[in-house]
Amino acid sequence: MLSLKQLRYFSALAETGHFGRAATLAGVSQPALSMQIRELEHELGGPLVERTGAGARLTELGTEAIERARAILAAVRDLEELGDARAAPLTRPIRLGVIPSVAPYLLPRLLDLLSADHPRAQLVVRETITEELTEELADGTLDAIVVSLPLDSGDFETAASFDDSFLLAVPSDSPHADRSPALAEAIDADELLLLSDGHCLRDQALSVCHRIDPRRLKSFGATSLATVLQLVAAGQGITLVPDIAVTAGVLNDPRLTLVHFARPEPYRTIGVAWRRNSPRTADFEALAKIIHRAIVPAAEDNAETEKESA
Amino acid sequence: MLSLKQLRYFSALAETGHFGRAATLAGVSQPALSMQIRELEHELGGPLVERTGAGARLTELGTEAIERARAILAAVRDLEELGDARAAPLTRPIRLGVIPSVAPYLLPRLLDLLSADHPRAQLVVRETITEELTEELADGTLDAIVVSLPLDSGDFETAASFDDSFLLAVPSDSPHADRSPALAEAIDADELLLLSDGHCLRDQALSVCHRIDPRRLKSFGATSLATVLQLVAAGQGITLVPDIAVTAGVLNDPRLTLVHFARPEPYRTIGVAWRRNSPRTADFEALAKIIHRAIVPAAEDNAETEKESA
DNA sequence: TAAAAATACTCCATAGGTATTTTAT
DNA sequence: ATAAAATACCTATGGAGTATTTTTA
Repeated sequence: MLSLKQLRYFSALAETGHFGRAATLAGVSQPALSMQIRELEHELGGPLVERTGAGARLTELGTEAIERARAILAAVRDLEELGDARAAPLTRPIRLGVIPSVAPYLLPRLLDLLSADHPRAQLVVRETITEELTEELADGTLDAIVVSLPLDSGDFETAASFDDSFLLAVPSDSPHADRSPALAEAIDADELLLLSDGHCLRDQALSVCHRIDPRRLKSFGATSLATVLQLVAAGQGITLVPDIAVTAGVLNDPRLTLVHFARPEPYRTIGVAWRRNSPRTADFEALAKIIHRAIVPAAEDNAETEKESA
Repeated sequence: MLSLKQLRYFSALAETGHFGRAATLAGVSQPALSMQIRELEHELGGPLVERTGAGARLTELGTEAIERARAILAAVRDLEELGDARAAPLTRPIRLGVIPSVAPYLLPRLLDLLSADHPRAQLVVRETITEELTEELADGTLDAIVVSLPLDSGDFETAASFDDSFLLAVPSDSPHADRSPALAEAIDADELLLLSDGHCLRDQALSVCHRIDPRRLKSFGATSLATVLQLVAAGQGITLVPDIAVTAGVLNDPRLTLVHFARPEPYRTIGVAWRRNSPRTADFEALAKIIHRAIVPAAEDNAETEKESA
C-alpha cells in the first residue's frame, strides 16, 4: 500500500538526483530510502529512476509521478495546517515569493506596515521570476506569491492588490524627453532596453509596444531594473518602468526623465496568488489588502507631486 | 507525522459515523482505528469528531478536514493508476456515472459499440443526478461521468460528445400538437410537467421556458422521463424531451406527439467529465468520442426519417 | 578503481489484535 | 442498562540502522 513516506523520499530523490544525498535530506539512511523507492516502483508498476553510476535520473514515468507526488505532499501540508489556520490571522510565517520588478519597491513598505499593524506576522521572502514562483507555490515551497495577474498556469486563487501603470524612462537629452505624452508606437526596437527573458516586465513592455519584433531587441541579460535604468541614464537606450519603481523614489538621477504614456495609460495588475485549497486563504486575502494599503496611498501622493512639478 | 493510513481510516469513519463499523470497513479492529484517529486529531490540533453515545459526528474542523483528506486519497489513487494507464487504452474498467435523462437512451448503444470496437473495455455504470455524480467523481468513487456541460462545480476536465436538442412532447389531442414549430413562450406553468428537483433536465427546461416561475409548477416528484411521458400521454400536461430520448425510439405511443421548437432549437451539450489530473485522460477522451459515434449517426438517421414523414 | 546503489542481517518502534474498562444516553 | 469508544497489554510486522557486496562509468 502506497504511503506518504514513499512520496516524501521520492520527492527528496527527485530533488537531489542521488540516493545518498536524498537519504540525508530525508533524514534517513541510504538503504532505508532505497527500499522505499523500490517499494514505490513496485506499487506504480515500473522504474521511477534510471540508476546510473553518477546517481539517479527520473524516467518518463518518474517525471509524471513526481508531479503528482509533490501535489499530494502539498495538499497534505495544507491539511496539516488546518488546525493552525484557525488561530488568529497573520500570526504564522508566510513564505512569500515576489517578482523582481516589484520586490525592491514593495518590500520596504510592506514590512513597515506589517510590523506596525500585525507585529506577530512574519515574512520569509524569495525573489525570482514568475515561472519559478508558480512552481514553488505549486509544490509547497512557497505559501503565496506576489505576481502580475492574471496567472495562466496552475491551480491558484488570486486577489488583486493594485494597478501599476507603466512610464517611459528616457535619457534627459533624448528627443523622447520632450514628447509628452509618450506614444508606444514611437518606440524603436533598437533603442528599447529590457530585462532578460522570463521576466514578466519584459513581456508586459513588449505587449505595450506590440509593434516591436522581440527578435530585433538588443539582448544583454539584465536581471534587475536598476541595471537597465543605469544603461538608460548612460544614454544607451530607453525602457519602460512600472509606476511602483517611480513611487518608491529610487529615480532621482538627473540624467533620467520619466514620461507618462498617452491615456489610457498602459498598466499591469499586481496581486497575490496562493494554492487553491490552502487553509490560509484568509491570511493571503488579508495580505493582498495590506499590500494595497502599502502601495496605493503612496502612489496617490506621488501623482500629486508630479502634477505640481508639471 | 501524518500518514495516508490515518486519512483512510478517517474517511471510513466519516462515511459510517461509527468507530466500529468504520473499523470493519477499513479491515482493522476498532481500537486500531481509534488510535489512528486520535493520532490524526493530535496532528491537526483539534477533535475531528464529536463522540456521542450513538457514534461519531464530524466537527467543523472534521468537515473541512474530510474534504481535503478525500481529495488527497483520490490523488493517491490516481497516482497508483499511473503505471496501468500506460497500458493500451480502454482496457481497464471505467466506473461511469450517467445522468438519468441520458442513461437509458445512451447505454444500450454505447455498450454495443464498445463491445464491438474495444472488446476488453468494461463499464461499471451508476445513474443519478449531477450533484451526486460530481461528488462521487471528486472523491474517486467514480472515474468519469456523462453529464450536461458546462459543469460549474469541481476541478474537472471535460470533453463534449454531442448536442442534444429539446422537443416538446404533448398529448396528440392538445392544441400544441397543431402549432408547429413550438414556441417556448406559449407554454403555461400549469400545463408543464417536469422531473423532480435536482435533475438537470428540469433546470434546462426551465431555462428554455424562462418566462415560467418554477414555484408555480405542479410538483409530483417524478424521477424518470418515462413516468413524465406517461402523464403527458394521459393528457395531464406537456413536457420537454431531449432528442436522445426520441432518437432511441422509445416514443411510439400514438397518444403522444412531438413538436420541434422554432429555430434556433434549444439544446444542451452532453459530454464526459473526469478529475483533472486523472492519469486516464486518454481513456476518457476516447470514451467521449465513442459516445459521439454512438449517438450522432443515429440522430442523423432520425432527422432523415422526420423529414420524410413531414 | 571509485562512487553509488543494492543486499544482508539485526533491532526496535509501532501498528494491530484481544480482553477489558470507562463513558454516555 | 446497553452500546460505543477508550485503555491495557501483548505480539509481530516491517522500517531503519550498520556493515558489506555488487554494479557501472
